[in-house]
Amino acid sequence: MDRELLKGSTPLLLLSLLCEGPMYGYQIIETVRQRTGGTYTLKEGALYPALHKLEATEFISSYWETQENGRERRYYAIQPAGEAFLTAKKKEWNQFVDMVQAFVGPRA
Amino acid sequence: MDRELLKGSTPLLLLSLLCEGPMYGYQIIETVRQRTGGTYTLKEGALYPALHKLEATEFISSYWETQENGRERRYYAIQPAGEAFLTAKKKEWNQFVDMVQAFVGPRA
DNA sequence: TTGACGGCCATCGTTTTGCGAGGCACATTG
DNA sequence: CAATGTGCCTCGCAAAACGATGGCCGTCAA
Repeated sequence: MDRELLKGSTPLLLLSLLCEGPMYGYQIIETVRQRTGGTYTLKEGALYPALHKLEATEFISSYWETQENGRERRYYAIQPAGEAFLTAKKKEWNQFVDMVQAFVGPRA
Repeated sequence: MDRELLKGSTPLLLLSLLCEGPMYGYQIIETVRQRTGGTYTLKEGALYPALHKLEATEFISSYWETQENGRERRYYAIQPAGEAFLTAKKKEWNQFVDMVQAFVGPRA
């Protein structure tokens, strides 16, 4: 998968995922990897900066949770503002796909 | 339209357009602007570097043509290698859309 | 005739984003 | 005990698009 295409779609993916419930970083990576059958492996160098940025703009929030074994995990949860933003992003995404489709032609 | 989404899709657009026949820079910009109803204005700073890069890899070729009024235009035309590349890119594009769709959910 | 406008080419520096590599810490398993 | 897996993160780099800018030349109205 060409990485260039991915640019800009990460926040969309993240917000969509978090819409299903809070998740922690490692879990996000694994979930994406599994759901795409391994074709897309979200990298940590892309994930954490994106997550932190989303948090800085208050689209998501985070909190630490201690597991039974004593280890900590940082969970990220979507905020109301994030849901609103997601809605707008989805619309943008659809427009974008339509636009490209208009030039490339319908799916083969 | 969020510019970040566009990243990586420019070569795909360009190649698709040139598949319809040779075009010159200004014409490409105008065509894109008109076909998208103005929502997407391809910028020169994005177009020319992309065009030159496509030419450097021999996916397209270029030639100058003199108009009746004496002015010159630089036309770009797709090459066989470019068509092959376009086919591959299209497939990648479809995979990409499917993937995002899988997370974002089907179109509203 | 001069000046604004539009056609037409292009580059430059900045910003944004993802990537690869690396680092640190602790738990479980062999 | 060592290796592997879980789990967090940062840093420097490369690629791409952006906005600004520049230049050249016709044309058409003032």
